Amino acid sequence: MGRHSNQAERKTQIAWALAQVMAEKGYDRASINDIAQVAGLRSGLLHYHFKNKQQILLKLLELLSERFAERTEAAMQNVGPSAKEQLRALLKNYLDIEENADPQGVQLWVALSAEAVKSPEVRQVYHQALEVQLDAFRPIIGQLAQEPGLKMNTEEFLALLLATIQGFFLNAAAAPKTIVPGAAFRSVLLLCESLMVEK
Amino acid sequence: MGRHSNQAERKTQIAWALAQVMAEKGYDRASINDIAQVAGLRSGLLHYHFKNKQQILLKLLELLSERFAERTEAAMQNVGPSAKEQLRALLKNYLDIEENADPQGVQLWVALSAEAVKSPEVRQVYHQALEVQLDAFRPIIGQLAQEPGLKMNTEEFLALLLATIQGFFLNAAAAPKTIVPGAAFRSVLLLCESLMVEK
Amino acid sequence: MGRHSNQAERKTQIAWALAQVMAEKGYDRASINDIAQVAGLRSGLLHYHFKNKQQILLKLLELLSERFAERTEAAMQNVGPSAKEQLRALLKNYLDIEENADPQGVQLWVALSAEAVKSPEVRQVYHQALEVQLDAFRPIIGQLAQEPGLKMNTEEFLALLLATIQGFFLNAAAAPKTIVPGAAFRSVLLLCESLMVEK
Amino acid sequence: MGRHSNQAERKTQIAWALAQVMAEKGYDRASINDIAQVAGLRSGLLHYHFKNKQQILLKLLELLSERFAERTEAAMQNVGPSAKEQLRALLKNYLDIEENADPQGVQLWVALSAEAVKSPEVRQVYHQALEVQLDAFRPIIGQLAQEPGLKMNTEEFLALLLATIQGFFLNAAAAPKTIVPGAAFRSVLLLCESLMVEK
DNA sequence: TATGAATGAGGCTTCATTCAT
DNA sequence: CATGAATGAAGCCTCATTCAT
Repeated sequence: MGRHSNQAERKTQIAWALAQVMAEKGYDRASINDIAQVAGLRSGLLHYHFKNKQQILLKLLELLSERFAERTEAAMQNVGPSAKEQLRALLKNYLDIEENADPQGVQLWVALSAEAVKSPEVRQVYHQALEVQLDAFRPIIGQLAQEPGLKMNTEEFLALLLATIQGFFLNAAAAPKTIVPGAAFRSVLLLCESLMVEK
Repeated sequence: MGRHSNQAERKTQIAWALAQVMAEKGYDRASINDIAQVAGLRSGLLHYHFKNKQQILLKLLELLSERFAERTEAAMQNVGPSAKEQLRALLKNYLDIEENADPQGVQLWVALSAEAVKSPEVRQVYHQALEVQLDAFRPIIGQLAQEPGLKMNTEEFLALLLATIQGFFLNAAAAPKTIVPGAAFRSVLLLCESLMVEK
Repeated sequence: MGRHSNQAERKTQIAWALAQVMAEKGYDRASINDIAQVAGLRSGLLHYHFKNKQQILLKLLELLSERFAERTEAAMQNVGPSAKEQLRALLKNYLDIEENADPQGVQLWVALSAEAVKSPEVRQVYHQALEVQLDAFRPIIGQLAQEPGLKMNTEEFLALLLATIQGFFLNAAAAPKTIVPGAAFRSVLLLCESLMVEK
Repeated sequence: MGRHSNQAERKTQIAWALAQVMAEKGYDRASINDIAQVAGLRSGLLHYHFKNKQQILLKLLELLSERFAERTEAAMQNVGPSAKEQLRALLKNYLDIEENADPQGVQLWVALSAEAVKSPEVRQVYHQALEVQLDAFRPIIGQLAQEPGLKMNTEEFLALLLATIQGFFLNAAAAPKTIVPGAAFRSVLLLCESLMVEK
């Protein structure tokens, strides 16, 4: 009847600590010691819970996906059945992160993206996380696409939307001077409307 | 008397070598030794020409800006005075890099962006490089914005355009599966048209 | 649970190893590898216990101060209450190091002094170490100064005494040919007596 | 009828440049480049004039000896034949350097001494330089020693005097807080008088 | 589980010295 | 004489990972 395992919590704790350090320094410069310190643990323990540093990163991506799903669900509460309203709610959920609240979150995401470029393993999980996000948009866009006048198919539209959002994130972190506060949400919304409206 | 300087060539040579390594490994994992090897030089020499690793990165950004300006100029040769045609030519120049030719270039750019997030010094020069690119678009967009029906001002439009392009770049490198080949150019063009056309 | 710390011993061990190497080569040429080798450790470990090389030096100064205090206390055992006898004992404790026993100690001290010239941080701790030594002399000199005939005040006398001792140390290490064995102790004692005696 | 050699001037120029850098950084951290920069030359040239870095140091010691001799001679102009006055003039010439004018000179001297501890070659030349200085004192002390009442022989007195002066120099550079401005000259003078006066 | 010591590889940088021009 | 490129060794330090306790 020994102690019950705390592996799950510890792993989560460590992964979120990585998130913090990574937002500031990126993956490579986030040392095991940094992470441990932020987590309030000793560095030796991290390799007890994770085989190596990369595993922490993968766990983090997993957590981020989960959190995004939860937030999306919450954001869609109390939103009517209209596709346009749903799209609006979804975008707001996204782009508020960038504009108002969470520079750390944005920087973290860019750091993760940069890591995905380099490592196939990270890329795969990163892609899954993106798919989770696309899955939230897909039915809405699909529905809107049935209206006459949309000039591209659902997947292309999704790709454009994703690129635009990611681009705003990237620029918010890497070139903040190019960002007009509040404009990202407005612009993307306008973009969607323009593309979906028949002339 | 004395020996004539080859600093200019050497510096260029070294910076492009960094570009190659960085495209593959990112900045942190691009070791001085890697760079030297790619450049065909001994590693000690790199610190004769550059005070430290970061200076090579800054030189590289400078070179990229120059190259972009040259390419833009070339792309605008033989393009009529119509703003729409010019925009089309400019975008083609951009997005062809992403889709057809140069995965390395895209990966490099993402790596640079990630570095700009972390380092204020890099960020500043990175931003200058972006401005050079925006300067190519600004007059064209400005001209189009005078047509009735554009739903945002020039700077917001530029920010949106920049974000979208950067987003496509990022995704091409970090999440290639989300990319529909050839669609980026088509989508951005459509986006521009939709936004600028009165209903 | 866990492992018990050996930081204290290790740090001491490393600092004394620095002392050995430094006596021979000075601080700059005392490489981390040299120190590790003398300590019987792997070089990586030194940076586990010390943030950088300078911290080892500061630790060493601390140890030397402690050791001096202990030795002084031991030397003052069984010495009568007469100020002159006490002074004699104190000086003997000092200048024997120079003349008989410990060329290494003298060389080390000169190397430390040279480092104190260059580095403000070292200088500060070096000065503290000197103060510990002056504190041993101050009450004795103060007492003698009350006798009529002393031609300078306590602090000036202390400064002169310190300079003379330090100078003998320096010359013992840097210009041994100028040293007459055994004369230093005799000379300094004579100096003190002459200065304190009324004509 | 080619250009006449400038070896001699160049060597002097380089050695004095070393002096400047060394006063600030010590010998080890005085890089060839630093020296060249201070000398207003290019680094390659230094190894044309000197086989290696140590040779510059030896040249510098030579120059310092010469300069000391000149200054001594100048200081002894217009000083009467009295040994006491001569001693006073000599000491003043010395200790003014320390107290009023030339912290750089003092730091340089300490750096040289530290180097003499480590390197036999430097030690030898350093010792010669010291001898030049002792030679200035020797006849004066010798003369005074003939007066009844001096309690040590000439060589011991010289050693004591040298040590005291060197010690004041060392402390001025390494522990300036122990220095009472102006006291060094006064103290040493008093010391001499006390020792030479019969009770 | 947890701690903290230990390892070893690798990274950036400095620098005296050599050499072609 | 003079310049400046080039070399190569060495130095300090960081850090992921392993392991004894």
